[in-house]
Amino acid sequence: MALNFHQLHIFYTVVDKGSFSAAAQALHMTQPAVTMQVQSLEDYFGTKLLHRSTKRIELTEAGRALLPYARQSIELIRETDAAMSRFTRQLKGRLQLGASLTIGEYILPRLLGPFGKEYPHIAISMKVMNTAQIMEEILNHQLNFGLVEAPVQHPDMHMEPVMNDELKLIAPASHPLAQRSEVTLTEAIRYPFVLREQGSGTRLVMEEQLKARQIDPRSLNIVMELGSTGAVKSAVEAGVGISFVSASSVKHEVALGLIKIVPLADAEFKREFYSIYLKSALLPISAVTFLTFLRERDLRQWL
Amino acid sequence: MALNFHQLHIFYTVVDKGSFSAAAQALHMTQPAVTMQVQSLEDYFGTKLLHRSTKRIELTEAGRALLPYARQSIELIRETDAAMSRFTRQLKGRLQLGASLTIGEYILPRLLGPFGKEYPHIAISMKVMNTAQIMEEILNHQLNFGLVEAPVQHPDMHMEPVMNDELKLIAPASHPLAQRSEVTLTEAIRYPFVLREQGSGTRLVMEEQLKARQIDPRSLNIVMELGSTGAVKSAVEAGVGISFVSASSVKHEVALGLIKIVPLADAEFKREFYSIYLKSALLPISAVTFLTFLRERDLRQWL
DNA sequence: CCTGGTTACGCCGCACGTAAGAATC
DNA sequence: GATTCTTACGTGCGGCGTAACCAGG
Repeated sequence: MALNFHQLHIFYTVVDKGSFSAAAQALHMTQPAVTMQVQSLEDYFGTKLLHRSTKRIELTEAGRALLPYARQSIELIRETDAAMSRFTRQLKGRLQLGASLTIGEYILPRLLGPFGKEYPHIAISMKVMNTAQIMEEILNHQLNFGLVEAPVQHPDMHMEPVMNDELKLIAPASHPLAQRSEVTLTEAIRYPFVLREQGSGTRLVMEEQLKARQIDPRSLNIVMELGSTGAVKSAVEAGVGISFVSASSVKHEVALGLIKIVPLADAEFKREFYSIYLKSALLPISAVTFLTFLRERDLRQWL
Repeated sequence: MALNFHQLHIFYTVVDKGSFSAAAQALHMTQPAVTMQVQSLEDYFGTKLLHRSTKRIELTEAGRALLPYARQSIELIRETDAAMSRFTRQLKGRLQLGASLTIGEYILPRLLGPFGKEYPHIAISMKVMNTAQIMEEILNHQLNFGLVEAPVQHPDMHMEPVMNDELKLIAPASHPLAQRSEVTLTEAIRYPFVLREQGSGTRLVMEEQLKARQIDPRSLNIVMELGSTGAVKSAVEAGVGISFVSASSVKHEVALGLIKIVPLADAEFKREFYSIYLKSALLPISAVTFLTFLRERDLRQWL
């Protein structure tokens, strides 16, 4: 009867994918259903939108005219969902997500707690798999989206960096290293350290880097292990030891001169992950909500 | 399941009208159905959109956030329909329109022919009524829209001038009147006239004006009656007589100096009509098509 | 014949109307 | 108690999947 977004979305996907059957696959519905919705649009407008021939489809003049409106309507829905995702506290839903090993083990568990507090009615089920498997299951619509540690490329996949920062070596202003313009890793590890606890993402990144440089993490002189970044900063400030934290988390203290960032000559402690999901499908609002959560919170506070 | 335009439209109408029941009336559906769709939206977003109290409704923060998106989506649909209306040749549908007496008798019959040629599958049924009755039936959703001769005001009604021009007295360059800076009506009607045939809108407007000034139309010295404006212009150009036509239709001949427009001191031959339709309801695409037809063609060629 | 779009048919769910209920002033 | 929104229930239409059919290379 009346124009609806669903049909415009299907029409757009058909044009985008270049065939009815490819669109059906992308939208995970059957190909006859796609035919039906496009026909229904054509009836609505009283004009053909696509020329079909067995080997390819072609837009009619009317189809060309409609295409930008279809695109706009999809865009509008996405924007609406995104804008509304900050109000979805009572949202019910089930979210299927895939995570690569490290993220699934060290990162996600710490994010799911706070997320669950805010959105108690969204059930999340997480599957830990390798990146290739995650992509496969997203393409099959078995997962809503995935979180992976390395950028991936796929024509049907949207990728967005969720966190992308670097741990910096910090020392109290009074520390011998604080005046140095550059320090090597081997030199730094001779000093006493204050670190986040075992099992934290921050600690993990650090230990991986040390291992990559043939340094046994257990050889570190760890004088204190603390459960939050804030506690670590306070301990460093008080002169207990040096540490590794996100640069952004000590901006304030650095500005006040309480803590110095000591440039490392020979090592980078990078920590990054990316969300990936299908371009063609509209994400369920619960997924949009989770993405907004990832985007807008300072995730580092929990890692 | 997924966000759809229909629900946004209903939500917007509820806010616009200030109550569920008023919205139901405007959308001509039952009030429980409105409740259901708004609730469905609230479920979708996992948040209340409206605070209900028996005497008035109030937007929540989330509702306020959603409102502009709802408005945009309605706008987008309207634009899409309007843009597509030039491709709707095969459109099937039935169009119910109301026309005031003069329009129904003299104007519309001449428009419906050409329209029917272009859109053979749109069935039009026209009801001739007075303006008040037309407005009433539009509000009741018994008519899709109306065409009336005078501007009307109603908070729920959209009004758009469809034609709004003035007939001018024209004379060949060689005519005695052609040099005059101003002429009175009584003076003008002494000269021989070339006119459109009886029953044409142009002729009607002229005769009405004459009657309003106590001049019997039959007292005119009509030397020729022709079936099209083009023929009238040619005859005037050839010196057969003087006439009344739309200023815009003789622009070309005036610029070339073949025909002169002679200002009338004491009369105006205005011809105007307006389309009116509900603001709240989305017009069926067949109605949009008809409106586009009215807007884009030079209607004067048939009147 | 094989790939890809259309037609046919049956089922399920959603949207709606009717009617009754609840809440607020 | 009147007005307005909500809940309950039954119905009908629309969207989709399955399966059979058709058209072009």
